Amino acid sequence: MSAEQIDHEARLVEDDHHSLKLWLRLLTCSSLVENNIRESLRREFNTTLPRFDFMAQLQREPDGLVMGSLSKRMMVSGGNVSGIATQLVKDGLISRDSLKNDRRTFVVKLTAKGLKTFNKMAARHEEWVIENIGPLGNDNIEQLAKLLGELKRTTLTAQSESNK
Amino acid sequence: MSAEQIDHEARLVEDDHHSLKLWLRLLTCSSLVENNIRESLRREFNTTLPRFDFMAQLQREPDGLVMGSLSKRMMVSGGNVSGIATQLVKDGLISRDSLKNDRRTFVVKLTAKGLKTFNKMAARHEEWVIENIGPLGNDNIEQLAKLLGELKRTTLTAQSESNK
DNA sequence: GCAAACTATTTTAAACTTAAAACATATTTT
DNA sequence: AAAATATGTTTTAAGTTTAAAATAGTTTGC
Repeated sequence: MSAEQIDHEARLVEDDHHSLKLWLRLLTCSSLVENNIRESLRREFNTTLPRFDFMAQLQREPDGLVMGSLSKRMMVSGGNVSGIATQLVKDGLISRDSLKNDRRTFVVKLTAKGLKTFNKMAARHEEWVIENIGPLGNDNIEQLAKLLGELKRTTLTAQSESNK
Repeated sequence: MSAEQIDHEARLVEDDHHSLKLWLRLLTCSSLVENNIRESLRREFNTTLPRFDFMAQLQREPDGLVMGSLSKRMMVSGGNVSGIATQLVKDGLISRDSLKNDRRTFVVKLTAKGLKTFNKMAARHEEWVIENIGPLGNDNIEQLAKLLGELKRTTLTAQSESNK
């Protein structure tokens, strides 16, 4: 049992399709990096990836975002975003205010404390990512980013076709 | 001397940025496909991706696997695997027996019913994957698989370095 | 032999996630 | 203007996931 494979690709058999192989490898790579980052966030900042993600979205939008946009950007359910928001408000890291014109919608925004906290985490986060991905080399990174850009585009297209 | 110094530093920062960008794109792509597959599994077979994953690992190993191996292969916690196993046993899709020589360890194995069920799901699964990834084109798929193979290798190396 | 250390797994408690229902507010229709 | 419909968000209930503690069994060092 010594040379045992330890990831999603382990299930491959010889006649598997190239698409399937790519999908399993994609899943392996993102799981590897994601598990690393998740563990580091917990260890150093006692927080979680979803919470970090949430704050990262807001950091790019100084005017804040409405809950629906956040849900779409993070590709998770509205209820999920709602729950994370409640925690972050309790910790004083974000504000959540209803709009004047439409009292159904809420805008969430980083507080000063939230921004300060996020900046500290983001600096470490980038270091972790570079540890994981940097060794691949710049040429490979550029090429991978380009190809994944294509994949994203075609997947989104396929998705909207099937929802017609 | 100053110009050269600044150049190197600027280059470094730029490279770092690329790592981060690639990571976010990787996460986007796998989330897109993963959400599609997850939703399809629920809709057509009323099951989940982890349960499918679990059975997929067993399908390749007619002699079964011990819980620890499964946890490593699926890159999830042991407790998680344990919970999934309990469900699958209840549904009669796998067996779970303790070993003669070491009564701590359990071997899980697909039952006949489990294998039959899995084969049906796997066929559809491959169709969904091809819908999502196939449109990228064979050349791109090959190239992506190769680059992700590199990424996997370097990430695993970085990981084992940091665990020394 | 036997206690200490180790290993494999399960259980537990807390956090996360989702779909669906509920709620609150806006907009459109009649 | 009332009713119907649509929209944005939260709540709920059920299931998933994790780290850590607990349990059970095995191996090691004296």
